[in-house]
Amino acid sequence: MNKEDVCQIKIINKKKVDRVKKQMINETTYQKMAETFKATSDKTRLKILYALSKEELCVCDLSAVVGMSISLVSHQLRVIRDKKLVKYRKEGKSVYYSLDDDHVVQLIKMAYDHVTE
Amino acid sequence: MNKEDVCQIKIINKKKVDRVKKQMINETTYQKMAETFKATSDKTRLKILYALSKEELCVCDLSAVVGMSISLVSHQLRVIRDKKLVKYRKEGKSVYYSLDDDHVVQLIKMAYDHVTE
DNA sequence: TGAACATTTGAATAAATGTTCAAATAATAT
DNA sequence: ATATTATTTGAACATTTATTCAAATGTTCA
Repeated sequence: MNKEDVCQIKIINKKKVDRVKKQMINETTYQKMAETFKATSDKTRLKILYALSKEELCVCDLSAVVGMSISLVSHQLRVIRDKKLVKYRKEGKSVYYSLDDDHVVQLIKMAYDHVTE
Repeated sequence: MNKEDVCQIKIINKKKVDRVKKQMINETTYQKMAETFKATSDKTRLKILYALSKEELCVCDLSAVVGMSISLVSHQLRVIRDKKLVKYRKEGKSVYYSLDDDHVVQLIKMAYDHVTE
């Protein structure tokens, strides 16, 4: 009985495994990438992001565009704000949100292409 | 009391709302896009996708590369397989997985850029 | 045929998530 | 100050999700 058996992992092509293993990046980077995708992986948030890709909007107008409650929109804005997908500015009583950078636009476009081809 | 009050949605800039609303795409497209992102929004699956972006791998070698049980890898492969992110071919007792198309590589690269800048 | 191996599947559980409602801030105007 | 409006926050709930373990397919080879 060897190590592989103990941890229940068997290897067919050790050379290949080592080669790919060497190219893997660090744990926290996967985690952060996963969190970025998580922020875009909900229908409500995607709608919000899509709307903001067209124009800067305040929370209540945004909620009118996507047809969902202000509370829900605000909650979801927080999620995408935390992941640096949107930025905001305050103007009087209103808060105006917009996409943070071009990455987000491209991400959305890529997913769109993937599902509509 | 008007319609806006009843459905609890208030509008500040009606023109803007209508303009953006007109540009929104259909419901099912958001849903599908969200599902694509969902498939990439987990650390385990991202690791799998990243490994496969380097080389085609069978399930047990893949599980060795990412350091997780074969059962878990198989469960997660199913998720990304259903979303057409990976394809596979059978060879003897083994099943070899690889990325389905270039979209996936680009998606991963984009998320990587977003978190490492 | 039966044994050994690679992968998939199903059930069970714990943890995470989306949504709603009500209450709390924050900013403006009367 | 008080009232009104815009947004955020917190608690509660139902639903979804990731992971584990054990069992079930398939496939090859003796």
